[in-house]
Amino acid sequence: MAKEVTKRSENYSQWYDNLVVKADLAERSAVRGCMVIKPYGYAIWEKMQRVLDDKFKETGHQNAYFPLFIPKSFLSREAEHVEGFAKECAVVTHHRLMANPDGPGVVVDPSAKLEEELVVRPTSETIIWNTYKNWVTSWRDLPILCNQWANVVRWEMRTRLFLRTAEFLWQEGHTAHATSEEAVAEATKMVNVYADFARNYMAMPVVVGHKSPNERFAGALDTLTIEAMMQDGKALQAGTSHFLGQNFAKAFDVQFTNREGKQEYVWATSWGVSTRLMGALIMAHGDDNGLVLPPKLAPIQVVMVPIYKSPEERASILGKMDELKKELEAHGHTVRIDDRDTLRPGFKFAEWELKGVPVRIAIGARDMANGTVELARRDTLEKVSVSQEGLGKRIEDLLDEIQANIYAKALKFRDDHIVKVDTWDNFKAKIEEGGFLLCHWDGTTETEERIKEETKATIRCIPVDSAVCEEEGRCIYSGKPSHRRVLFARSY
RNA sequence: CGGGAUGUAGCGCAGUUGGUUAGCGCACUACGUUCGGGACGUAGGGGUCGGGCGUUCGAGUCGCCUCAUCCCGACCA
Repeated sequence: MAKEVTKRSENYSQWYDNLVVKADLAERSAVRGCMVIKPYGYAIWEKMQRVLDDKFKETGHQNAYFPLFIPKSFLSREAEHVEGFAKECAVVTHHRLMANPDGPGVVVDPSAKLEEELVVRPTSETIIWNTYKNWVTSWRDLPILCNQWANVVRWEMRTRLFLRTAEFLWQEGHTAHATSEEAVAEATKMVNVYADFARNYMAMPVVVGHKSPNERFAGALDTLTIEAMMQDGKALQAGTSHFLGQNFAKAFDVQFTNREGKQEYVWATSWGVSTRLMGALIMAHGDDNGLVLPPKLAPIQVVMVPIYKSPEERASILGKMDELKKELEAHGHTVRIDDRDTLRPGFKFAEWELKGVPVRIAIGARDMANGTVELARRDTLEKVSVSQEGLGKRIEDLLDEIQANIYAKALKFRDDHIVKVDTWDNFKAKIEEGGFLLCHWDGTTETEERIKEETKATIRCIPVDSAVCEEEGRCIYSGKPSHRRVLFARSY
Protein backbone atom coordinates (compact mmCIF):
# COMPACT_ATOMS: atom_id res chain seq x y z
CA MET A 1 0.00 0.00 0.00
CA ALA A 2 1.43 3.30 -1.01
CA LYS A 3 1.91 6.00 1.54
CA GLU A 4 0.45 8.80 -0.50
CA VAL A 5 -1.48 9.54 -3.62
CA THR A 6 0.15 11.98 -5.97
CA LYS A 7 -1.34 15.39 -5.32
CA ARG A 8 -4.33 16.09 -7.51
CA SER A 9 -3.11 19.58 -8.24
CA GLU A 10 0.35 18.54 -9.38
CA ASN A 11 -0.39 16.10 -12.15
CA TYR A 12 -4.01 15.31 -12.64
CA SER A 13 -3.54 12.35 -14.97
CA GLN A 14 -0.94 10.74 -12.78
CA TRP A 15 -3.05 11.34 -9.72
CA TYR A 16 -5.94 9.61 -11.45
CA ASP A 17 -3.92 6.61 -12.58
CA ASN A 18 -2.38 6.15 -9.13
CA LEU A 19 -5.72 6.49 -7.48
CA VAL A 20 -7.36 3.82 -9.60
CA VAL A 21 -4.61 1.36 -8.78
CA LYS A 22 -4.13 2.27 -5.14
CA ALA A 23 -7.82 2.36 -4.31
CA ASP A 24 -7.82 -1.23 -5.53
CA LEU A 25 -10.29 -0.59 -8.35
CA ALA A 26 -8.39 -1.80 -11.37
CA GLU A 27 -5.00 -2.31 -12.93
CA ARG A 28 -3.48 -2.53 -16.36
CA SER A 29 -3.68 -5.95 -17.87
CA ALA A 30 -0.90 -7.71 -19.73
CA VAL A 31 -3.25 -7.55 -22.70
CA ARG A 32 -2.72 -4.38 -24.69
CA GLY A 33 -5.08 -1.60 -23.75
CA CYS A 34 -7.17 -3.79 -21.49
CA MET A 35 -7.69 -3.58 -17.75
CA VAL A 36 -8.41 -5.93 -14.92
CA ILE A 37 -11.27 -4.66 -12.78
CA LYS A 38 -10.57 -5.81 -9.24
CA PRO A 39 -13.30 -6.96 -6.84
CA TYR A 40 -13.65 -3.62 -5.05
CA GLY A 41 -13.92 -1.74 -8.33
CA TYR A 42 -16.32 -4.25 -9.78
CA ALA A 43 -18.55 -3.95 -6.72
CA ILE A 44 -19.06 -0.27 -7.57
CA TRP A 45 -19.86 -1.15 -11.17
CA GLU A 46 -22.36 -3.75 -9.92
CA LYS A 47 -24.09 -1.12 -7.85
CA MET A 48 -24.31 1.16 -10.86
CA GLN A 49 -25.64 -1.71 -12.95
CA ARG A 50 -28.32 -2.53 -10.43
CA VAL A 51 -29.61 1.03 -10.23
CA LEU A 52 -29.55 1.55 -13.99
CA ASP A 53 -31.12 -1.81 -14.68
CA ASP A 54 -34.01 -0.98 -12.35
CA LYS A 55 -34.50 2.31 -14.16
CA PHE A 56 -34.54 0.57 -17.53
CA LYS A 57 -37.14 -1.90 -16.27
CA GLU A 58 -39.24 0.95 -14.86
CA THR A 59 -39.23 2.58 -18.28
CA GLY A 60 -40.47 -0.61 -19.91
CA HIS A 61 -37.26 -2.15 -21.19
CA GLN A 62 -36.16 -5.76 -21.15
CA ASN A 63 -32.71 -7.28 -21.20
CA ALA A 64 -31.55 -9.52 -24.01
CA TYR A 65 -28.25 -10.74 -25.37
CA PHE A 66 -26.77 -10.68 -28.85
CA PRO A 67 -23.57 -12.20 -30.29
CA LEU A 68 -20.08 -10.97 -29.59
CA PHE A 69 -19.09 -11.56 -33.23
CA ILE A 70 -20.41 -9.54 -36.10
CA PRO A 71 -19.90 -10.66 -39.70
CA LYS A 72 -17.78 -8.05 -41.41
CA SER A 73 -20.43 -7.45 -44.07
CA PHE A 74 -23.00 -6.39 -41.45
CA LEU A 75 -20.84 -3.54 -40.32
CA SER A 76 -20.54 -2.17 -43.82
CA ARG A 77 -24.28 -2.00 -44.47
CA GLU A 78 -24.58 1.48 -43.02
CA ALA A 79 -22.04 3.75 -44.69
CA GLU A 80 -21.45 6.29 -41.92
CA HIS A 81 -21.47 3.62 -39.25
CA VAL A 82 -18.70 1.56 -40.83
CA GLU A 83 -16.66 4.67 -41.50
CA GLY A 84 -16.93 5.60 -37.84
CA PHE A 85 -15.79 2.29 -36.48
CA ALA A 86 -13.62 0.70 -39.20
CA LYS A 87 -10.37 2.03 -37.82
CA GLU A 88 -10.77 0.50 -34.39
CA CYS A 89 -12.07 -3.01 -34.99
CA ALA A 90 -10.55 -6.23 -33.73
CA VAL A 91 -11.10 -8.87 -36.42
CA VAL A 92 -11.27 -12.66 -36.11
CA THR A 93 -9.80 -14.27 -39.20
CA HIS A 94 -9.15 -17.90 -38.19
CA HIS A 95 -10.75 -20.53 -36.01
CA ARG A 96 -7.94 -22.96 -35.25
CA LEU A 97 -4.36 -23.16 -34.03
CA MET A 98 -1.77 -25.83 -34.77
CA ALA A 99 1.59 -26.95 -33.44
CA ASN A 100 4.34 -24.78 -34.86
CA PRO A 101 6.08 -26.86 -37.57
CA ASP A 102 9.21 -24.67 -37.28
CA GLY A 103 9.69 -24.71 -33.52
CA PRO A 104 7.99 -24.59 -30.17
CA GLY A 105 4.51 -23.22 -29.46
CA VAL A 106 1.48 -22.88 -31.69
CA VAL A 107 0.70 -20.92 -34.81
CA VAL A 108 -2.52 -20.02 -36.60
CA ASP A 109 -3.59 -22.85 -38.85
CA PRO A 110 -3.74 -21.27 -42.32
CA SER A 111 -6.24 -23.86 -43.47
CA ALA A 112 -8.68 -22.61 -40.82
CA LYS A 113 -9.22 -19.22 -42.42
CA LEU A 114 -12.76 -17.95 -42.06
CA GLU A 115 -14.75 -17.48 -45.23
CA GLU A 116 -16.00 -14.18 -43.83
CA GLU A 117 -14.09 -12.43 -41.07
CA LEU A 118 -15.87 -11.70 -37.81
CA VAL A 119 -15.58 -8.36 -36.13
CA VAL A 120 -15.57 -8.27 -32.35
CA ARG A 121 -18.46 -5.91 -31.64
CA PRO A 122 -17.46 -2.29 -31.15
CA THR A 123 -21.22 -1.67 -30.67
CA SER A 124 -24.15 -3.85 -31.58
CA GLU A 125 -26.46 -1.86 -33.84
CA THR A 126 -25.74 -4.01 -36.87
CA ILE A 127 -26.09 -7.45 -35.32
CA ILE A 128 -29.19 -6.33 -33.46
CA TRP A 129 -30.90 -4.79 -36.46
CA ASN A 130 -30.11 -7.86 -38.46
CA THR A 131 -32.01 -9.74 -35.75
CA TYR A 132 -34.85 -7.23 -35.40
CA LYS A 133 -35.60 -7.80 -39.08
CA ASN A 134 -37.01 -11.17 -38.06
CA TRP A 135 -38.96 -9.79 -35.13
CA VAL A 136 -40.97 -7.13 -36.91
CA THR A 137 -43.70 -7.50 -39.47
CA SER A 138 -46.60 -5.46 -38.10
CA TRP A 139 -47.13 -2.25 -36.16
CA ARG A 140 -48.37 -4.60 -33.43
CA ASP A 141 -44.77 -5.86 -32.98
CA LEU A 142 -43.61 -2.39 -32.02
CA PRO A 143 -42.06 -0.95 -30.05
CA ILE A 144 -39.16 -3.26 -29.25
CA LEU A 145 -37.44 -2.01 -26.12
CA CYS A 146 -34.31 -4.06 -25.47
CA ASN A 147 -31.19 -3.50 -23.48
CA GLN A 148 -28.00 -5.54 -23.45
CA TRP A 149 -25.31 -5.68 -20.75
CA ALA A 150 -22.15 -6.64 -22.54
CA ASN A 151 -18.51 -6.04 -23.28
CA VAL A 152 -17.34 -4.34 -26.45
CA VAL A 153 -13.94 -3.88 -28.05
CA ARG A 154 -12.56 -0.76 -29.67
CA TRP A 155 -8.91 -0.88 -30.63
CA GLU A 156 -8.00 2.59 -29.43
CA MET A 157 -4.58 4.06 -30.05
CA ARG A 158 -4.24 5.43 -26.56
CA THR A 159 -5.90 3.90 -23.55
CA ARG A 160 -6.65 5.03 -20.02
CA LEU A 161 -7.96 2.95 -17.12
CA PHE A 162 -11.77 3.12 -17.17
CA LEU A 163 -11.86 6.18 -19.44
CA ARG A 164 -10.75 4.52 -22.61
CA THR A 165 -9.81 0.86 -22.58
CA ALA A 166 -9.65 -1.47 -25.56
CA GLU A 167 -12.30 -3.64 -23.99
CA PHE A 168 -15.00 -2.13 -21.82
CA LEU A 169 -18.24 -3.09 -20.13
CA TRP A 170 -21.42 -1.24 -20.88
CA GLN A 171 -25.10 -1.42 -21.48
CA GLU A 172 -26.55 -0.64 -24.85
CA GLY A 173 -30.23 -0.07 -25.35
CA HIS A 174 -31.64 -0.65 -28.82
CA THR A 175 -35.23 0.26 -29.52
CA ALA A 176 -37.49 0.05 -32.55
CA HIS A 177 -40.52 2.26 -33.04
CA ALA A 178 -43.38 2.80 -35.44
CA THR A 179 -42.97 6.55 -35.63
CA SER A 180 -40.23 9.12 -35.68
CA GLU A 181 -41.88 11.04 -32.85
CA GLU A 182 -41.92 7.98 -30.62
CA ALA A 183 -38.24 7.25 -31.29
CA VAL A 184 -37.22 10.84 -30.60
CA ALA A 185 -39.18 10.72 -27.35
CA GLU A 186 -37.42 7.50 -26.40
CA ALA A 187 -33.96 8.95 -27.03
CA THR A 188 -34.88 11.99 -24.94
CA LYS A 189 -36.34 9.87 -22.18
CA MET A 190 -33.19 7.78 -21.90
CA VAL A 191 -30.73 10.65 -21.83
CA ASN A 192 -32.77 11.99 -18.97
CA VAL A 193 -32.56 8.63 -17.21
CA TYR A 194 -28.79 8.96 -17.50
CA ALA A 195 -28.81 12.54 -16.26
CA ASP A 196 -30.92 11.54 -13.29
CA PHE A 197 -28.57 8.68 -12.50
CA ALA A 198 -25.51 10.90 -12.75
CA ARG A 199 -26.99 13.59 -10.53
CA ASN A 200 -28.81 11.56 -7.90
CA TYR A 201 -26.62 8.48 -7.59
CA MET A 202 -23.18 9.51 -8.79
CA ALA A 203 -23.68 12.96 -7.22
CA MET A 204 -22.26 14.35 -10.44
CA PRO A 205 -23.81 17.33 -12.19
CA VAL A 206 -24.17 17.00 -15.95
CA VAL A 207 -25.17 19.18 -18.86
CA VAL A 208 -27.72 17.56 -21.14
CA GLY A 209 -27.58 18.53 -24.78
CA HIS A 210 -27.35 17.63 -28.43
CA LYS A 211 -24.06 16.81 -30.12
CA SER A 212 -23.10 18.92 -33.09
CA PRO A 213 -23.42 17.04 -36.39
CA ASN A 214 -19.66 16.61 -36.41
CA GLU A 215 -19.60 14.90 -33.01
CA ARG A 216 -22.60 12.65 -33.59
CA PHE A 217 -22.55 8.89 -33.30
CA ALA A 218 -21.70 7.26 -36.61
CA GLY A 219 -25.06 6.59 -38.24
CA ALA A 220 -27.23 8.76 -35.99
CA LEU A 221 -29.48 11.67 -36.99
CA ASP A 222 -29.21 13.13 -33.52
CA THR A 223 -27.04 12.32 -30.51
CA LEU A 224 -27.99 13.43 -27.02
CA THR A 225 -25.28 13.48 -24.41
CA ILE A 226 -24.60 14.11 -20.76
CA GLU A 227 -21.40 16.06 -20.22
CA ALA A 228 -19.70 16.15 -16.84
CA MET A 229 -16.87 18.36 -15.66
CA MET A 230 -13.83 16.77 -14.10
CA GLN A 231 -11.78 18.55 -11.46
CA ASP A 232 -9.20 19.69 -13.98
CA GLY A 233 -11.94 21.52 -15.84
CA LYS A 234 -12.04 19.10 -18.75
CA ALA A 235 -15.28 17.60 -20.00
CA LEU A 236 -16.13 13.94 -19.95
CA GLN A 237 -18.88 12.54 -22.12
CA ALA A 238 -20.60 10.28 -19.62
CA GLY A 239 -23.43 8.83 -21.63
CA THR A 240 -25.16 9.14 -25.00
CA SER A 241 -28.58 8.48 -26.47
CA HIS A 242 -29.04 8.41 -30.23
CA PHE A 243 -31.96 8.94 -32.54
CA LEU A 244 -31.00 6.75 -35.47
CA GLY A 245 -33.89 7.61 -37.77
CA GLN A 246 -34.50 4.86 -40.30
CA ASN A 247 -30.84 4.41 -41.19
CA PHE A 248 -30.41 0.97 -39.69
CA ALA A 249 -33.88 -0.18 -40.67
CA LYS A 250 -33.03 0.67 -44.25
CA ALA A 251 -29.60 -0.94 -44.05
CA PHE A 252 -31.08 -4.18 -42.71
CA ASP A 253 -34.44 -3.90 -44.44
CA VAL A 254 -36.58 -3.84 -41.33
CA GLN A 255 -40.09 -2.92 -42.48
CA PHE A 256 -43.48 -3.28 -40.90
CA THR A 257 -47.05 -2.94 -42.05
CA ASN A 258 -48.58 0.13 -40.47
CA ARG A 259 -52.20 0.64 -39.43
CA GLU A 260 -53.03 1.83 -42.93
CA GLY A 261 -51.65 -1.41 -44.37
CA LYS A 262 -48.62 0.27 -45.89
CA GLN A 263 -45.02 -0.91 -45.66
CA GLU A 264 -42.77 1.40 -43.62
CA TYR A 265 -39.25 1.36 -42.24
CA VAL A 266 -38.86 1.13 -38.47
CA TRP A 267 -37.51 4.07 -36.44
CA ALA A 268 -34.61 3.42 -34.09
CA THR A 269 -32.75 4.61 -31.04
CA SER A 270 -29.70 3.37 -29.19
CA TRP A 271 -28.22 4.54 -25.92
CA GLY A 272 -25.41 3.50 -23.66
CA VAL A 273 -23.25 4.12 -20.65
CA SER A 274 -20.05 2.30 -19.87
CA THR A 275 -17.43 1.60 -17.25
CA ARG A 276 -16.23 5.09 -18.17
CA LEU A 277 -18.72 6.17 -15.51
CA MET A 278 -16.29 4.69 -13.01
CA GLY A 279 -13.63 7.06 -14.28
CA ALA A 280 -16.10 9.92 -14.06
CA LEU A 281 -16.92 9.06 -10.47
CA ILE A 282 -13.26 8.97 -9.50
CA MET A 283 -12.33 12.20 -11.28
CA ALA A 284 -15.40 14.11 -10.18
CA HIS A 285 -15.04 13.53 -6.45
CA GLY A 286 -11.57 12.23 -5.61
CA ASP A 287 -9.17 14.25 -3.46
CA ASP A 288 -5.58 13.97 -2.27
CA ASN A 289 -6.56 11.29 0.23
CA GLY A 290 -8.10 9.14 -2.45
CA LEU A 291 -11.51 8.19 -3.67
CA VAL A 292 -14.68 9.84 -2.41
CA LEU A 293 -17.67 7.62 -3.11
CA PRO A 294 -21.26 8.81 -2.96
CA PRO A 295 -23.05 6.68 -0.33
CA LYS A 296 -25.60 5.43 -2.86
CA LEU A 297 -22.88 3.72 -4.89
CA ALA A 298 -20.37 2.80 -2.19
CA PRO A 299 -19.99 -0.98 -1.86
CA ILE A 300 -19.15 -0.40 1.79
CA GLN A 301 -20.99 2.55 3.31
CA VAL A 302 -19.67 2.26 6.84
CA VAL A 303 -16.38 0.76 7.96
CA MET A 304 -15.64 0.03 11.59
CA VAL A 305 -12.09 0.11 12.89
CA PRO A 306 -11.38 -1.27 16.36
CA ILE A 307 -8.56 0.20 18.41
CA TYR A 308 -7.17 -2.09 21.06
CA LYS A 309 -4.05 -3.13 22.95
CA SER A 310 -4.89 -6.59 24.24
CA PRO A 311 -6.79 -9.62 22.94
CA GLU A 312 -9.40 -9.11 25.65
CA GLU A 313 -9.96 -5.53 24.60
CA ARG A 314 -10.16 -6.59 20.98
CA ALA A 315 -12.79 -9.21 21.76
CA SER A 316 -15.00 -6.81 23.68
CA ILE A 317 -14.75 -4.05 21.06
CA LEU A 318 -15.50 -6.45 18.22
CA GLY A 319 -18.46 -7.72 20.24
CA LYS A 320 -19.82 -4.19 20.47
CA MET A 321 -19.15 -3.66 16.78
CA ASP A 322 -21.14 -6.74 15.84
CA GLU A 323 -24.03 -5.31 17.79
CA LEU A 324 -23.81 -1.93 16.07
CA LYS A 325 -23.35 -3.56 12.68
CA LYS A 326 -26.66 -5.39 13.09
CA GLU A 327 -28.37 -2.15 13.97
CA LEU A 328 -26.94 -0.37 10.93
CA GLU A 329 -27.80 -3.26 8.66
CA ALA A 330 -31.35 -3.08 9.91
CA HIS A 331 -31.37 0.46 8.52
CA GLY A 332 -30.24 -0.95 5.17
CA HIS A 333 -26.60 0.08 5.26
CA THR A 334 -23.65 -2.04 4.20
CA VAL A 335 -21.09 -2.32 6.96
CA ARG A 336 -17.61 -3.79 7.15
CA ILE A 337 -15.79 -4.46 10.40
CA ASP A 338 -12.07 -4.26 9.76
CA ASP A 339 -10.93 -6.86 12.26
CA ARG A 340 -7.53 -7.49 10.70
CA ASP A 341 -5.18 -7.60 13.65
CA THR A 342 -1.99 -7.33 11.62
CA LEU A 343 -2.51 -3.69 10.75
CA ARG A 344 -2.50 -0.62 12.92
CA PRO A 345 -5.54 1.67 13.10
CA GLY A 346 -3.80 4.58 11.40
CA PHE A 347 -3.01 2.43 8.42
CA LYS A 348 -6.59 1.26 8.20
CA PHE A 349 -7.93 4.82 8.39
CA ALA A 350 -5.74 5.82 5.47
CA GLU A 351 -6.61 2.75 3.48
CA TRP A 352 -10.37 3.12 3.80
CA GLU A 353 -10.11 6.78 2.94
CA LEU A 354 -8.18 5.80 -0.15
CA LYS A 355 -11.06 3.50 -1.04
CA GLY A 356 -13.61 6.24 -0.50
CA VAL A 357 -15.78 4.66 2.18
CA PRO A 358 -18.21 7.44 3.17
CA VAL A 359 -18.35 6.86 6.92
CA ARG A 360 -15.85 5.41 9.36
CA ILE A 361 -16.57 4.40 12.92
CA ALA A 362 -13.68 3.88 15.31
CA ILE A 363 -14.08 2.37 18.75
CA GLY A 364 -11.33 2.16 21.35
CA ALA A 365 -11.05 1.65 25.10
CA ARG A 366 -12.05 5.25 25.72
CA ASP A 367 -15.26 4.84 23.72
CA MET A 368 -16.06 1.56 25.43
CA ALA A 369 -15.83 3.34 28.76
CA ASN A 370 -17.90 6.33 27.62
CA GLY A 371 -20.47 4.54 25.46
CA THR A 372 -19.36 6.55 22.42
CA VAL A 373 -17.89 6.03 18.97
CA GLU A 374 -15.69 8.22 16.82
CA LEU A 375 -17.56 9.09 13.65
CA ALA A 376 -15.55 10.27 10.64
CA ARG A 377 -16.97 11.35 7.30
CA ARG A 378 -14.96 10.95 4.13
CA ASP A 379 -16.23 13.96 2.23
CA THR A 380 -15.15 16.58 4.79
CA LEU A 381 -12.73 14.44 6.83
CA GLU A 382 -14.49 15.71 9.97
CA LYS A 383 -14.47 13.58 13.10
CA VAL A 384 -16.91 13.73 15.98
CA SER A 385 -17.46 11.65 19.09
CA VAL A 386 -21.07 10.52 19.38
CA SER A 387 -23.12 8.25 21.59
CA GLN A 388 -23.61 4.61 20.64
CA GLU A 389 -27.31 5.15 21.31
CA GLY A 390 -29.37 5.80 18.19
CA LEU A 391 -26.41 5.30 15.89
CA GLY A 392 -28.57 3.75 13.16
CA LYS A 393 -30.65 6.86 12.66
CA ARG A 394 -27.63 9.13 12.92
CA ILE A 395 -25.75 7.22 10.25
CA GLU A 396 -28.77 7.21 8.01
CA ASP A 397 -28.98 10.99 8.19
CA LEU A 398 -25.25 11.33 7.77
CA LEU A 399 -25.17 9.22 4.62
CA ASP A 400 -27.94 11.35 3.11
CA GLU A 401 -26.06 14.47 4.06
CA ILE A 402 -22.84 13.19 2.52
CA GLN A 403 -24.63 12.27 -0.68
CA ALA A 404 -26.11 15.77 -0.87
CA ASN A 405 -22.88 17.47 0.08
CA ILE A 406 -20.79 15.69 -2.54
CA TYR A 407 -23.27 16.74 -5.19
CA ALA A 408 -23.42 20.31 -3.93
CA LYS A 409 -19.65 20.54 -3.93
CA ALA A 410 -19.34 19.17 -7.46
CA LEU A 411 -22.15 21.45 -8.63
CA LYS A 412 -20.48 24.51 -7.16
CA PHE A 413 -17.19 23.57 -8.74
CA ARG A 414 -18.84 23.15 -12.11
CA ASP A 415 -20.87 26.33 -11.93
CA ASP A 416 -17.78 28.24 -10.86
CA HIS A 417 -16.07 26.99 -14.00
CA ILE A 418 -18.76 27.73 -16.57
CA VAL A 419 -18.41 31.14 -18.16
CA LYS A 420 -20.08 32.97 -21.00
CA VAL A 421 -17.46 34.12 -23.44
CA ASP A 422 -18.08 36.54 -26.29
CA THR A 423 -14.74 37.38 -27.85
CA TRP A 424 -12.22 35.15 -29.54
CA ASP A 425 -9.29 36.49 -27.53
CA ASN A 426 -11.14 35.83 -24.32
CA PHE A 427 -12.04 32.36 -25.57
CA LYS A 428 -8.39 31.48 -26.16
CA ALA A 429 -7.46 32.78 -22.71
CA LYS A 430 -10.31 31.11 -20.85
CA ILE A 431 -9.90 27.73 -22.48
CA GLU A 432 -6.39 27.55 -21.03
CA GLU A 433 -7.85 27.91 -17.54
CA GLY A 434 -10.07 24.88 -18.03
CA GLY A 435 -13.80 24.71 -17.60
CA PHE A 436 -16.81 25.07 -19.85
CA LEU A 437 -17.33 28.03 -22.14
CA LEU A 438 -20.80 29.04 -23.29
CA CYS A 439 -20.41 30.72 -26.63
CA HIS A 440 -22.19 31.58 -29.80
CA TRP A 441 -21.37 29.44 -32.82
CA ASP A 442 -22.37 29.92 -36.42
CA GLY A 443 -23.48 26.31 -36.77
CA THR A 444 -20.92 25.27 -39.35
CA THR A 445 -18.58 22.30 -39.13
CA GLU A 446 -15.77 24.42 -40.61
CA THR A 447 -15.85 26.84 -37.72
CA GLU A 448 -16.06 23.99 -35.22
CA GLU A 449 -12.99 22.34 -36.70
CA ARG A 450 -11.01 25.55 -36.87
CA ILE A 451 -11.69 26.15 -33.21
CA LYS A 452 -10.63 22.62 -32.40
CA GLU A 453 -7.40 23.00 -34.35
CA GLU A 454 -6.53 26.28 -32.72
CA THR A 455 -7.54 25.53 -29.14
CA LYS A 456 -8.22 21.77 -28.80
CA ALA A 457 -11.68 22.75 -27.59
CA THR A 458 -14.71 20.98 -29.03
CA ILE A 459 -18.41 21.57 -28.86
CA ARG A 460 -19.38 19.28 -26.03
CA CYS A 461 -23.05 19.84 -26.64
CA ILE A 462 -25.78 22.23 -27.58
CA PRO A 463 -27.50 22.37 -24.19
CA VAL A 464 -31.23 21.70 -24.01
CA ASP A 465 -31.46 24.08 -21.07
CA SER A 466 -32.79 26.93 -23.17
CA ALA A 467 -33.02 29.43 -20.32
CA VAL A 468 -29.26 29.79 -20.18
CA CYS A 469 -28.49 29.48 -23.85
CA GLU A 470 -31.24 30.90 -25.98
CA GLU A 471 -30.25 34.39 -26.89
CA GLU A 472 -29.11 36.24 -29.95
CA GLY A 473 -25.45 36.84 -30.56
CA ARG A 474 -22.54 36.50 -32.92
CA CYS A 475 -20.29 33.50 -33.48
CA ILE A 476 -17.23 33.59 -31.29
CA TYR A 477 -15.00 32.70 -34.24
CA SER A 478 -16.63 33.90 -37.44
CA GLY A 479 -18.78 36.73 -36.10
CA LYS A 480 -21.80 35.44 -38.02
CA PRO A 481 -25.21 35.65 -36.36
CA SER A 482 -26.21 32.93 -33.89
CA HIS A 483 -29.44 32.18 -32.04
CA ARG A 484 -28.09 30.24 -29.09
CA ARG A 485 -25.01 29.49 -27.10
CA VAL A 486 -23.30 26.12 -27.17
CA LEU A 487 -20.93 24.48 -24.71
CA PHE A 488 -17.23 24.40 -25.57
CA ALA A 489 -14.54 22.59 -23.59
CA ARG A 490 -11.48 20.46 -23.84
CA SER A 491 -12.41 16.89 -23.21
CA TYR A 492 -11.24 13.41 -22.38
C1' C B 1 0.65 5.57 -38.20
C1' G B 2 4.20 10.26 -37.33
C1' G B 3 7.49 12.85 -33.05
C1' G B 4 9.87 11.76 -28.14
C1' A B 5 11.27 8.61 -24.12
C1' U B 6 11.83 4.20 -21.16
C1' G B 7 12.74 -1.25 -20.32
C1' U B 8 17.37 -3.64 -13.89
C1' A B 9 13.23 -8.05 -7.73
C1' G B 10 5.90 -7.55 -6.95
C1' C B 11 6.13 -1.74 -7.27
C1' G B 12 9.33 2.75 -7.65
C1' C B 13 14.36 3.60 -8.85
C1' A B 14 20.23 3.98 -8.68
C1' G B 15 24.09 1.61 -11.15
C1' U B 16 30.41 6.48 -12.86
C1' U B 17 35.21 6.46 -18.50
C1' G B 18 32.94 -1.42 -19.64
C1' G B 19 36.08 -4.43 -14.26
C1' U B 20 35.28 -9.09 -8.99
C1' U B 21 29.63 -11.74 -5.76
C1' A B 22 24.20 -6.08 -9.41
C1' G B 23 22.38 -2.24 -5.29
C1' C B 24 18.55 1.14 -2.62
C1' G B 25 13.39 2.38 -0.87
C1' C B 26 8.57 0.27 -0.41
C1' A B 27 6.31 -4.50 -0.32
C1' C B 28 7.21 -9.78 1.37
C1' U B 29 8.87 -13.83 5.53
C1' A B 30 10.24 -14.77 10.94
C1' C B 31 10.75 -13.03 15.93
C1' G B 32 10.24 -9.09 19.47
C1' U B 33 8.46 -4.33 21.04
C1' U B 34 4.19 -1.48 19.43
C1' C B 35 -1.21 -0.18 18.34
C1' G B 36 -6.62 6.82 19.18
C1' G B 37 -3.86 8.91 11.85
C1' G B 38 0.01 5.20 7.03
C1' A B 39 5.18 1.98 13.70
C1' C B 40 10.20 0.38 14.93
C1' G B 41 14.29 -3.07 15.70
C1' U B 42 16.85 -7.53 14.35
C1' A B 43 17.38 -11.43 10.94
C1' G B 44 15.91 -13.32 6.11
C1' G B 45 13.96 -14.53 1.00
C1' G B 46 13.44 -12.78 -3.82
C1' G B 47 17.17 -10.88 -10.33
C1' U B 48 18.67 -15.59 -16.51
C1' C B 49 19.46 -6.57 -15.91
C1' G B 50 12.91 -7.02 -22.05
C1' G B 51 14.86 -10.50 -26.13
C1' G B 52 18.56 -11.69 -30.03
C1' C B 53 23.18 -10.98 -32.41
C1' G B 54 27.83 -8.61 -32.15
C1' U B 55 32.51 -5.91 -30.11
C1' U B 56 35.80 -7.33 -25.88
C1' C B 57 40.16 -10.96 -21.70
C1' G B 58 35.52 -9.07 -19.48
C1' A B 59 28.85 -6.17 -21.16
C1' G B 60 23.40 -4.00 -16.83
C1' U B 61 27.02 -0.44 -19.12
C1' C B 62 29.30 -0.07 -26.08
C1' G B 63 27.04 -1.23 -31.37
C1' C B 64 23.17 -3.27 -34.50
C1' C B 65 18.45 -5.60 -34.75
C1' U B 66 13.90 -6.75 -32.42
C1' C B 67 9.89 -6.70 -28.93
C1' A B 68 7.12 -4.17 -25.33
C1' U B 69 5.39 -0.06 -22.64
C1' C B 70 4.63 5.14 -21.73
C1' C B 71 4.18 10.43 -23.26
C1' C B 72 2.76 14.18 -27.38
C1' G B 73 -0.26 14.08 -32.03
C1' A B 74 -4.31 11.76 -35.34
C1' C B 75 -8.86 8.49 -33.38
C1' C B 76 -12.47 7.72 -29.51
C1' A B 77 -17.85 5.76 -24.65
